[in-house]
Amino acid sequence: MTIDPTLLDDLEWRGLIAHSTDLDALREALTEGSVRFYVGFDPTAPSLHLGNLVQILTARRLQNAGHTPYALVGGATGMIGDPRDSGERALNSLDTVKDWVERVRRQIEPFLDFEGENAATMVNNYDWTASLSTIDFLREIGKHFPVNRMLARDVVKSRLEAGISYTEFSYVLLQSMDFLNLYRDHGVTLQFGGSDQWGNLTGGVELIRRSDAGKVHAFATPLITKADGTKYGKTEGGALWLDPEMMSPYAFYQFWLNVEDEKVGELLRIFTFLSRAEIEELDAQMAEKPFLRAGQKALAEHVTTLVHGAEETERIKAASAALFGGGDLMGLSPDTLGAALREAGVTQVERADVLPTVVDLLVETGLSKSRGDARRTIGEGGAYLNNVRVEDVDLVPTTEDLIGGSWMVLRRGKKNFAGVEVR
RNA sequence: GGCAGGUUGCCCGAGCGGCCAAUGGGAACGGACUGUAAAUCCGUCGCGAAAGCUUCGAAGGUUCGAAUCCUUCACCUGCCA
Repeated sequence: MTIDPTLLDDLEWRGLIAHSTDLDALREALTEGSVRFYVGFDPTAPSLHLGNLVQILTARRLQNAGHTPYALVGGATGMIGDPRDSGERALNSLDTVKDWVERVRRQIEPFLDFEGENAATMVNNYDWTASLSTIDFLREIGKHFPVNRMLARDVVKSRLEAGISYTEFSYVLLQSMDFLNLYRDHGVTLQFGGSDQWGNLTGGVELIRRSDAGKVHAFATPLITKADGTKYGKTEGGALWLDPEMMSPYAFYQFWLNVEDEKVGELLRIFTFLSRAEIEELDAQMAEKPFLRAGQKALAEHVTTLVHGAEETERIKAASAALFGGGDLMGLSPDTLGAALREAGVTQVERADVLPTVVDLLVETGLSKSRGDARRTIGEGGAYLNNVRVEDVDLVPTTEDLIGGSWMVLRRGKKNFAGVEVR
């Protein structure tokens, strides 16, 4: 396996290094040979999300450059809970955590290469944490953690007022111990994670130095935020999940396509494997003709392909073109339309003499959360049947409205589509 | 264990016996403008077509009437043991 010596420069150019231990030392290590590195994922939900994808892709970049990944799922740390500003987490049961560990593992695997000289390895910290005795833990790990230092960490400080359990307070010890174990047993000398993990990352670096006099490296990737600095999260309903069951690939694609201009360049660097030249070309196009949204299109296409595959992405692109094309929907063939709507989401309705009202259809398709909400939307002029604004709150579609004899396109607002199939 | 304070809608946070479905801010949603962008402006934001119904940690109670008063319970914070 050949080592790509430009890796670190590339990571820096992409803005992937928000914090790091001694960069020069890391650069040296990364050019000398294949570095064994690890990145951890806690099972806090049934699926990973946008933030985790940064880590997954960064791991892939390192592996592409010749380094050796250890992907860790937090079967143990997921039982404890990493402290966060919003307050104490509810503990999940062992069964739940085990289930989520499996799901998370399956989500990570396709992104790494498990063959070859620098093959990836999956590890679970439950394997070395569950059987550890309290006495060993306190003597061998705890002894290296000065409480005054732990209290000085930002997350902890911010929680002192509202309260933080000993459980979460101890989290950093477990993650640090992970690094120590991987260092000892597998020769892992680099850990990275999100910038919110910086305290945990340096915890491990320090533990290895104190207990084994070892010198290891760590860096943190930046937090992904919107242009105004707030979190991405709530787009139509919930976080940006990678699991197609939790967020449809269509919605996922739409998210990227709708990214603010100011963020496109940054996101292309972080979330795609496009080259520097290709990205700078897109930057130039964006600067010149922002309305063409070349950056958003490339971003949406590349990221969706990475996560959901090329075939699915093609279907989504075709669906988006059909739905947003602005053309007359009646002119589309039922096959094209049906395929497009299946990407956006379809609700089936029994064929009957009288079709359900638009209000009921809005609720059934999930575009509105209650009938009152649906009526309100229509009153606000935000509901469309086959791309024609619905003016009458009590409108009942007729067979005249069925495209190709069985389809209706329902829309809420500018970009929330749902299909209704009558059969 | 004692004392004090707290628990309000997605989040923060007013309200402290009737005018409260509950001020305000944020988020979210719809419209206008655009480029399926941002910013801005306007509107909406418990359920219900309405009458009305169900909400203010939980359960009881006082009252014509409670988010507001009383009792018990749960949880959180602080001070003292």
